[in-house]
Amino acid sequence: MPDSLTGRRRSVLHETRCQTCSLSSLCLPLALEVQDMDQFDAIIRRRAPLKKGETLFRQDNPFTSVFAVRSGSLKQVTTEGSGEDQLTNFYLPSELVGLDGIDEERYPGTAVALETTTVCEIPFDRLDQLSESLPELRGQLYRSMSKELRDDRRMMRLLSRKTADQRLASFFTSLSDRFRRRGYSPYSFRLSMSRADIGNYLGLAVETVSRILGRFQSQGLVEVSGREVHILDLDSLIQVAEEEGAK
Amino acid sequence: MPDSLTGRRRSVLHETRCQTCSLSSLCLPLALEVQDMDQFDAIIRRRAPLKKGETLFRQDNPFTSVFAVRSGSLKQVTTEGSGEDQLTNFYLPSELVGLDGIDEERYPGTAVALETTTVCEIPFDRLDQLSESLPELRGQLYRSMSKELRDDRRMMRLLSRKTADQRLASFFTSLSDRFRRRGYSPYSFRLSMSRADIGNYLGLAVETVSRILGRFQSQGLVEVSGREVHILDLDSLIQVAEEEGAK
DNA sequence: CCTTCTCCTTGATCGTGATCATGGAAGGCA
DNA sequence: TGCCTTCCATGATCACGATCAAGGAGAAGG
Repeated sequence: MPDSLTGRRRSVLHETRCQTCSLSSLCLPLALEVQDMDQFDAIIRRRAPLKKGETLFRQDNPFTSVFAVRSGSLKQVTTEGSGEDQLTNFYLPSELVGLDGIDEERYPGTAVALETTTVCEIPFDRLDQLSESLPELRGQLYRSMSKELRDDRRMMRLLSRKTADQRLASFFTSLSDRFRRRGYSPYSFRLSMSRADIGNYLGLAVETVSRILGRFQSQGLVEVSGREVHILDLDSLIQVAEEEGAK
Repeated sequence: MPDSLTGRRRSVLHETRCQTCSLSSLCLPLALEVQDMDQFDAIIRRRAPLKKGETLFRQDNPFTSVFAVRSGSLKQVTTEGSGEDQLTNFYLPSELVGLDGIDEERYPGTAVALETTTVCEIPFDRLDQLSESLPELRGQLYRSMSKELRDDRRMMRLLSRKTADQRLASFFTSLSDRFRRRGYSPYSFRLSMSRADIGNYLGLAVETVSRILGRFQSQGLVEVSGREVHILDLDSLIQVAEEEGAK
């Protein structure tokens, strides 16, 4: 195979071939045939890992690419007018960042790494072209966007109807679920975001986040130490997250 | 032309040809060449107009099509668990309904007509196929979804950071803007939704909606009589919608 | 090491908007 | 026409969570 050198060179920097990526079953190449994956692979750009606090792109930067998170995590923050920032989303491995920039050809928020984070950069014009000949890829892209729409609607429900307790419980059960899907423990994980980030995302004051975490702990639902989280009673947590207005 | 009969038959029911639709410059066929528009036209299905209160699709129905609103308006309502309904969106002419169902192949909410409403049904598998050969159409579809993502993020900001006054003001300025873009008066329009719908959408109690509308009226910002709205001072309304936490 | 931030926790008070309660207006239907 | 239902407005009270205030814990950097 004449591409062994290419393969080797890539590996030296860091592995970016989709075939060997443990996330390929969750990420865009999902459902691609091997030869299709090669094509897809070819348009992906490597990126130096981001350190904590570094930005992947800034609000209003021209939109060029979407990014798949390989490891680590990011938050997306939007500043509107002279108001405060609004944290609109957290992104975990295999998730796509930047899809909301297609329309206006600018990123509608700033993406900041919450820890050391690596991403695959996917130039959107190339992706669009490739999606012409690969129906599976196109479908996957539609699905990714559709899923994000659905998640947003769920978030709206959370913000407009749920109490602070329900919001926190939802946040933890959702995180737990996302970790499980990625093959990590759904019961023990480390938060990469601060209390302030969580509060901002959930529409709560930092103090409220702290207090409720304390309460959850004293109720035996979770064990929290700094950013280290152990979920002790996932079922009850789910129940809290979904409980009726009938409190 | 052998298709004159088809053309005529269509017109008898109601005009559904994109070429003559006044919304084509806002809708999916935007930026399509005439001959491409014909292809697009061919996959669209006619639909009998919906009467007020009738549903276009129900939550958890299998996803088959997206719908472009031609006239009238719809709301999308999601029922989760045994909790209350959440109104996730209003749809006006030229907007696409159902895009959030692609991912799970089920509609994530029920779409209900707020008044007599006509829609163009666009079977998604056909749309996807066609988007393969029509890059402009594909781009338009990506943009539509991306725009909806952006709008959702704006809504999250509204729900998590804005006061009741700001929410109502935002709601009216946004409606005003959407009417203007569609060639209607941005200052005088009729609300197709009830106060309860508005409250549900904005995360407010009906009473709060009523009270604030009354206040806006006494402040000379708007004149409201039932569902008839006249915006008297759009600038101030925009200012209220955007004003700082510095109240 | 100690200093200096940033991050987190806990307490006390206050305000916005939900909730409860009621009456009136308007629209659908016999 | 009048009945009945749904929708809307307005008043009184209350609770959830924001805000203000202060102190502790942990990390970064000299």
